[in-house]
Amino acid sequence: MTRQRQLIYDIIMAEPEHRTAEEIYDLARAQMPSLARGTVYRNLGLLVGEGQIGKLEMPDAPARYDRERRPHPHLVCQKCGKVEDLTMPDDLLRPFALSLGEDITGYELKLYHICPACRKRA
Amino acid sequence: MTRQRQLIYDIIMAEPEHRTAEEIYDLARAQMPSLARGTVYRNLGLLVGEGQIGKLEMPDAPARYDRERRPHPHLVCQKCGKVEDLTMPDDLLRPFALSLGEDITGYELKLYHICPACRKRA
DNA sequence: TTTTGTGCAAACTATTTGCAAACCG
DNA sequence: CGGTTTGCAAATAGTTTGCACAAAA
Repeated sequence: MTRQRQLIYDIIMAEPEHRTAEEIYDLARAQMPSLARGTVYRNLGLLVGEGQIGKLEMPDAPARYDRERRPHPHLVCQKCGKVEDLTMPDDLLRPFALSLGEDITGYELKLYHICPACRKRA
Repeated sequence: MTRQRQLIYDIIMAEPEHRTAEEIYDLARAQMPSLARGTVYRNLGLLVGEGQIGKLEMPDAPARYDRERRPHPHLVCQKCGKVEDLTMPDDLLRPFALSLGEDITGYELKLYHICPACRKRA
């Protein structure tokens, strides 16, 4: 675990925000100006691979990273892209998944809305 | 509605497959070799904008297009990317969405699995 | 004929990769 | 030391865009 990987990890863990790679890069460079963008992507990939953080692909926008690794749904603002974690009633999906008779290896649920901040602005 | 847009639309409507832009481009070129890749993207964007077709962003893979425009969940193979439409028990998500007290404008639900073909191969 | 869409190529965005030098154990 | 990781720059994948010309309304 290098200095740069620790820094990237700490930034993600520090807040519930779901940051993009670019945002993490900017935040990290405030503390380590020599940090390269490629290093951020490499370490994000590694952390995701190890299951230490989650990755959230966003439609028509850069991916975001999530400190909460347990699978859970997200509430996404369609205007600004801001993401909130949701807690899913534990077995809402289970009956549905089971009814498929398939081995479901994972799921991804996004609910879209316009966040209060964006609604006010309009 | 130009010849090229009609062709692209027909290809999507012809089968339940969820094709990528590139696949649609190849299929279309078989009938209209002069067709440009940019034209495919432009028209897919237009059709999506008009709500005539659906767009499905895929993790770490090109987007796929869906002839079924009503919102519905998808079953996605993690190996080959093949997508199937699912019919959602109509109000599985509704109570969940309502419990948020938010105006949910849409949702996206993907269930992941390894499709039979890929499982056999392994 | 006025608008709209096309083909082509170049541009762009997000991300990945090759490589020599720097770092960690 | 000896494998791992970095910084940098160039490469890539998917998609978008500017522009001169062609097709549609």
